[in-house]
Amino acid sequence: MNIRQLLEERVSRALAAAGAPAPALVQHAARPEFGDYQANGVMAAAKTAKTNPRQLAQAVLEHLDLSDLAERVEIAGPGFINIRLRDDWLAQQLAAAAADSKLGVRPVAEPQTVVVDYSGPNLAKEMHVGHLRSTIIGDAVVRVLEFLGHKVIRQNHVGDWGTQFGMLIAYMVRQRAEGKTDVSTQLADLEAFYREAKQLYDSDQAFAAEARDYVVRLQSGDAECLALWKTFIDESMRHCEEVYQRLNVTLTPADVKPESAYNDDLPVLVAELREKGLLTESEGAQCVFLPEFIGKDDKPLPIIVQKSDGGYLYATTDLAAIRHRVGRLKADRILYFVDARQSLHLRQVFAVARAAGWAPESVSLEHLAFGTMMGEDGKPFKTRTGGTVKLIDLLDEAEQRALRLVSEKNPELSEEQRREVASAVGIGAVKYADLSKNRTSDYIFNWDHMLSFDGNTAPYMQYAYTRIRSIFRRGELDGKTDGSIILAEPAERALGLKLIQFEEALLTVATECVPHVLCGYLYDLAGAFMSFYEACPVLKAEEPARSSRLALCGLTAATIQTGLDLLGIRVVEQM
RNA sequence: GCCCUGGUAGCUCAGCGGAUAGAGCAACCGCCUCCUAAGCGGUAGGUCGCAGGUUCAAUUCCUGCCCAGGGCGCCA
Repeated sequence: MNIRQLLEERVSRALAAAGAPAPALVQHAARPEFGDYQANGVMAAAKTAKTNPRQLAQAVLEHLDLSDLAERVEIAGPGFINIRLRDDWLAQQLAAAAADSKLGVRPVAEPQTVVVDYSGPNLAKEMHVGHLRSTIIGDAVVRVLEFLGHKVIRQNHVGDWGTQFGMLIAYMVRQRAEGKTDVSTQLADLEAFYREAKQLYDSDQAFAAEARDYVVRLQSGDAECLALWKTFIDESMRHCEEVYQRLNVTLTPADVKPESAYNDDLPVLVAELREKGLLTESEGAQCVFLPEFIGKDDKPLPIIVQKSDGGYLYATTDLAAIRHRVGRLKADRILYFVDARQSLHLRQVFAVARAAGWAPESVSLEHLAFGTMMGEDGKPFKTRTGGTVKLIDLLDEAEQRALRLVSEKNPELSEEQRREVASAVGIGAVKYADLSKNRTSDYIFNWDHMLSFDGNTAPYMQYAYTRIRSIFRRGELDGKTDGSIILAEPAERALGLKLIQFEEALLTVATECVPHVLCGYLYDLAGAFMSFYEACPVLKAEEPARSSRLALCGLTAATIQTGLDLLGIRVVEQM
């Protein structure tokens, strides 16, 4: 049920009937005394129609019959229309939601095929905190889109190709020459492996030459070299899988579409650009010049698709990916959860894809950018030793802190239960810290903020859930309720209204790719429940309030669980 | 130089054309013989970077400026 949309349609129709067709601009009421929803469109419509806004509002009311669902519709201030819903109507909607496996959320009328490009780690290194946002935010949006009935195709565009792999293979060969043949052991700490290889590359001329030789052999398809490369990639992918599982992210090996998968497309793609007359040679490189991109000194800015030495670049691969996603995967919409620093690059890639006809205007190309991870000093983030914080270390730390906390708060729980809580709470806190922010600007890495368990954090919602489960456990009830819902107390009504607004929040998340809106919704919902919990006894209440409250509890638990699941955050029965 | 972002309470952040700008943390005051106090209720805290403009209405849109971060030809 989407009340906002329903009211938007009804009020808009009334505006048209009153002779001033305009959007109703229905939104949640700014203050409780204004009701539940307010329509702001009358003032603007009156302006256009050159009439008095309050008079127009009056005319709108004459064409607006909301008596089936609203108990009060009134004009306020300069021309607002305030709407208060009927308690019995709300209760009906809640009962319907409680009986529905999707909690009353209807599938979208026009499902789309949405390709979502997210996570995309570079396999030359280990996943670090900088990969967190893309992975988590992308995954949350993916889950919401699927929940609403869209067809989602995940694309993990991992970096598995490029010059650095020559260096890594060369180093692997050296290690083997020294008798270290167990790949898993060698690559247990990928970050260290990369660092050592790089150090050798920078200091040892002979090694650097070997590395360059391996790049050439790799690109020419040398079988032995490819086998070594594959060994490395497989091991590195295993590291990623481990992180994905720990993070409770839905990406699987089947979603991996690495850069190297497009290798054969690259010459074809360049040839197509040439045929379409888009290619220009500049200083030996194959470039596309588009009028909207101007560089320094007003000179046209090239998008280089092939280097003067014949090599291809990541722009070329990204173009091949668009071509594949539109042509083969039939995408209606392609979402990129990629660092803001790549904003110009993606704008260029999108523009070339449009110009070449690979992405028609009907396909939406969206860069959902986010900022760079910074240190406390506001400079790009590094640990004391100058390295990056590995994602796996962050998750370990989170679980350790959560374990300490749960052991202190609830020592009665078994060791196994406490570990389970620590995992759900620790990982949930890390994810929520990122998901709850809409920042496109840079953000500062801070252990304490990221691992905070107080206030507007995942544990708050998880705790609300356990309180509800505890009620059902105490009452020896299975969580299923059938009683009708009665909204008598203000806290019951506030909770009920919030519950019925789940679909509104999900639609915003899906259209704008903003999981923080779902976080905000769940926080409000959990807050409404906490107030209800304090104000309204459940098990000790007289019938029919008892059954009604149990039903509200049941729907709240289901909504929190579903909402958190859409964010990739788990719930626990006790904490 | 040009182009992106961002600047809201001491700190971290919501709100982005509408009625008295909201949370969390930190501070202060209350609330556990009562379904888990990882909680609830309350107090205090703001020239929404600055200056113009558009509008019935601007934190929200436009212009200029200041500050911070990022990007701008063969790395990804």
